[in-house]
Amino acid sequence: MARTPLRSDLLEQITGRVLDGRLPAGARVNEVHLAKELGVSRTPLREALIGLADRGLLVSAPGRGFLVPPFDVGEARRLYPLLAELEALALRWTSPVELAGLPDALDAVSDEMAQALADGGDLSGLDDRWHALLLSRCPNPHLLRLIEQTKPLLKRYESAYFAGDGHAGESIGEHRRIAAALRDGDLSAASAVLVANWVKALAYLGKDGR
Amino acid sequence: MARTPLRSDLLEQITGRVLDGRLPAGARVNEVHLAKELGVSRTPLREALIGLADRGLLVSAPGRGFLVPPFDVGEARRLYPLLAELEALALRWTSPVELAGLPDALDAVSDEMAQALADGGDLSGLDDRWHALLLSRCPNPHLLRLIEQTKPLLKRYESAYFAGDGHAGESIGEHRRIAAALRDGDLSAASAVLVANWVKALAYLGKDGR
DNA sequence: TAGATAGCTATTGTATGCAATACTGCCGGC
DNA sequence: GCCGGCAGTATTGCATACAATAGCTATCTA
Repeated sequence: MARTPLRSDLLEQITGRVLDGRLPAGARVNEVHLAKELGVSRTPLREALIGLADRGLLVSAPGRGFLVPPFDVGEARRLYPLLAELEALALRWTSPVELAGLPDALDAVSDEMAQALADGGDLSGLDDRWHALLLSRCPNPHLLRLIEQTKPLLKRYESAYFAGDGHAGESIGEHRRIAAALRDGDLSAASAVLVANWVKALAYLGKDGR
Repeated sequence: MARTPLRSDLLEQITGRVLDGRLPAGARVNEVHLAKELGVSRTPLREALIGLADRGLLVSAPGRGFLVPPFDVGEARRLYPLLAELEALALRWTSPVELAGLPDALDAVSDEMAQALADGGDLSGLDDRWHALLLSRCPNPHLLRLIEQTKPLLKRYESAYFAGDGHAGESIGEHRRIAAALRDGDLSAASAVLVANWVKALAYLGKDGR
């Protein structure tokens, strides 16, 4: 049998489709069509859809299947602070000695981001890597799970509202400030900038306040 | 068709079995036997199992199905502060005017708990109601979802380690102190006691440190 | 002409069937 | 006597089949 269940792959693929809009907000998911397109049967597909509904990236309408939830700026406004608080908490719970090893690695990613910004490379993926690295030493797997569950919800708004590069320049600067604060052992400063980093993204989102 | 999907009912039923130990820690879940016992087919049962694995109440072992995770005091030690922080956050995000209406209702539940403590009634359910009421006015549904997902993980440890009444008396007192702090508009005091309430439960857990 | 309704199709929710892997018990070798 | 391999069974993971509702179209009525 497959060592990696089909539903896991499907879950990732469908997440991608929701994030990049191939499954647009408000759309119903047709299980038969999607299964045929993905070359699988409905069973593992439905398992993936249920998983996505559990995470909030889809909603289940009894008798009508699954649909992509409509955009709601209010929801975005609640998601950003939530993720900010969760990441700040993860940072608080990371031991100082573990944190000490991070700033150099973080800045290395920041360098890559700066380079990519100049070259027009993949910024979003590097931003993800930076945040993943920041949280990588947190000893509470359940908190990390909650963060991983929440991030895609937010990324959907980011993908929809700006192509992904909008505030990347400022973001790099903030990332460097966070690393610097960690170097100084100033955890509360790092958290503050981290929260500000997320909230600033929210401000961009609100500008064309759809 | 069923207006409420079978998987939802099953999810609740299986949650109950995990919490009360009818599905003991470390046990494998046999889909055929369980499906027969519950009088359903494997399909909706598996859907429920996948949902539980997403929440962490089961773990999926590829090729070997689902199993109830073993107890791990370290995990409990991480879950209690997590839930404490999440509930405190929900409290911080509840508007003062909404909070003002809560203390009386909270104390009413505390009264019921005191009565139940004397009569030997259902304490656990009332404790749940108290916490649900405390969070009921939080305007961030995603945070509430995370809390609801995390709670059963923790309840499994509570159910396993003491029959459910152990520290109920002290808990009622702390609940009243939280309500009193809310009445005074002292949110940080309320949060502090709330966190202490959860952490004290953890202390009880550690005593016979299995 | 607008609205309701009946019949038909599309789609979901559940059940069953099938193939491949994992477990169990036994036998043989060392 | 213990470990490794092997056959048979049990169990999972995926695919397909079936039943019932949701949605749509077209007709009929007021």
